Amino acid sequence: MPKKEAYPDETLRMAATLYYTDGLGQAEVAKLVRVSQTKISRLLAVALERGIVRITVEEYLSRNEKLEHRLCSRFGLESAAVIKIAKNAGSAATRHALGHFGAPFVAAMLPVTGVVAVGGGRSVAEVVQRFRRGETRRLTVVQAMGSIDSSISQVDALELGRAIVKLWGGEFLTLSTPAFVSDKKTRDFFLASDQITFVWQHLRRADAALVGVASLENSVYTERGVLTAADIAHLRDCGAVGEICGRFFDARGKECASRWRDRVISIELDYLKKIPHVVGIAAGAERAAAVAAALKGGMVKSLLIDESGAQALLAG
Amino acid sequence: MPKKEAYPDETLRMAATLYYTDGLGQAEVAKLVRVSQTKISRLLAVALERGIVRITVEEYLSRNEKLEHRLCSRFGLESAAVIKIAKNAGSAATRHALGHFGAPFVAAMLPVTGVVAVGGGRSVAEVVQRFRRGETRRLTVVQAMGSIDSSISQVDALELGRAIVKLWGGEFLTLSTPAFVSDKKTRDFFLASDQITFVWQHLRRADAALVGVASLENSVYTERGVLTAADIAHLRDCGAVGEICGRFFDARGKECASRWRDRVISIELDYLKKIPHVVGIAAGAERAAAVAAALKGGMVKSLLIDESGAQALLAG
DNA sequence: TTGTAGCTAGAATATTTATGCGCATAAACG
DNA sequence: CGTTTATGCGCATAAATATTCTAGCTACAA
Repeated sequence: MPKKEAYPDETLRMAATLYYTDGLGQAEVAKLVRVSQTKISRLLAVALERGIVRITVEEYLSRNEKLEHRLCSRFGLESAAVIKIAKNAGSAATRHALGHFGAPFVAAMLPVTGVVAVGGGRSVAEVVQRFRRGETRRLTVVQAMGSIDSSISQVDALELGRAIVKLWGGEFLTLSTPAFVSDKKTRDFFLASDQITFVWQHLRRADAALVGVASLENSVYTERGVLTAADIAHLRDCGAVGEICGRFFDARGKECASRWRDRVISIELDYLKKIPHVVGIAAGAERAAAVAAALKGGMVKSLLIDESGAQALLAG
Repeated sequence: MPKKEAYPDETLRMAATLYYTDGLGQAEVAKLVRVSQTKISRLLAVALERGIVRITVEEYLSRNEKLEHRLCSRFGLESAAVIKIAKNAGSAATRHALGHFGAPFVAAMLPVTGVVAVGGGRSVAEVVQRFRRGETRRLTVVQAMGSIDSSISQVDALELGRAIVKLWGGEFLTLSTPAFVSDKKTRDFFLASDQITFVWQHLRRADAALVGVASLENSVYTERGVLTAADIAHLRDCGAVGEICGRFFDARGKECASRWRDRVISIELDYLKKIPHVVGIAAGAERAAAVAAALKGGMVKSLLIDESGAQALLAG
């Protein structure tokens, strides 16, 4: 059944010419075309679709490929994306831009089918929120760490995994636990539960992982008040320079024997090291040491980072 | 001295890509570029100017060249512009569109230097209002007819001449009389004045003229109440089928001996016939007979007309 | 004919974009 | 250098554009 062509190309050309070439407003165009302004708005959209109007933009290269190559060869990375960020961007703005421009890279790094472990964090959230609906994937997304505090937010792994599955299809395995519990006993109690055992099995054989790499100072835990200044000091005493999924590691990339180690419910760093494709996300130069350690420890195999972060990493 | 480049092309490319390609709003782009929405708006304008963004529209042919050729050969016209008009356009809308699309044609027909006689009328006004500032011309614009009634409006030759000179430069000679006076005596009194004698001399040696061609029914005189239904009937009895500059003519293009003939202050049709380039403007099929007569009489040498008018003219 | 589903148009309204304005900083001038 | 004159920024707000919503229309079936 031939769909009726709503408006002839000639009308579209007329409206588009009056609007774009002659520079009239839609209301003026409407008078000449003898329809409402509403319709002109829709007509112009159709003209764009049909290719009667073409808008081309000189390509903007959001990634610094030179730095990417240097990172890959220096640290033996599988792949890297170094995103250019506006000079005066603060840390929230950096994450925002990193998410926007980095999302396609990360989406390409994740498999179309298989098991994917997903951690939480602000940068990770910015990326995940910008994934686009592409071909449907057959993923088993697994929550790689518990929720940061009792009020679930957009940056929790729980929400991020849910979002991925909603967009790309597949199955989502949840932990339903906090990230940190009061003591080892409680942690072991959780770990012994059927649900968590089940999830843990999947984490161990994950094909890929998506995690944020944080420094001690500027992490979501301090922001949310889960960790105090004293806690940070303690961790630093233990040699910690960075954190992934609530687990703290030293400059060599080894997990620190801090008092938090037995209270966290998240993928173990040793598991993470065995996952073939681990995409780490880090925003900001102040994370360079943490990223360096994570790379040394082999926790991260691909990296999404901002330009100043990459520079600091190469300089350090 | 090289003018400082306000923003680097890279920033412009970034903003333009985010806006046009990625489809973000200016407010969202602003967050990523780290400037205000205001600035994004201005940046995008610059990007368009610099050619970083290019918008191309398939050409719209506003003129029906086939009908133009037929008109020229059939009536021996110097040139013709036949403007396509939206189907459901009323007479005001037709004039409006005729003016928009016809203005470039008329502007091209008028000389860059020399004497130009200008009549009044709604269609003429629509055209003149859309003249664009091009190279400066050295015109002597001459008001070819008096003002239609006491309250000068945008369609009076007085205003139109003024507008042309303001836009293109040159000198404007005004009549400062009404189009119609109460009797022959008054008319002769006006004609004897120095100012009018002066203007008349210029009209006689005009290089070009721009006039509207009207029918009896639908003219600005009836609209403004200068002519009553009875007047129209009288004129028709005298054989009038059309009007130019307040002068009525019959189907052969000869001025009618109506009781208005001696009361009008405007260029005589016999003068008009001697002007080398006379551009006539007519909107609407109901004017076809008037236009045909004007062409037969040789008052009009070039024609701007709408499509349905042209069709009626060729059919008649 | 009359009812009804699916569209389409335009009026009302929400959202987005452009612009006038004053302030702050930078360039030009004395 | 101090003063004056420009330039550029973003806020507030006006203007323009997109979207929502409702009514009317067409086509088709009963």
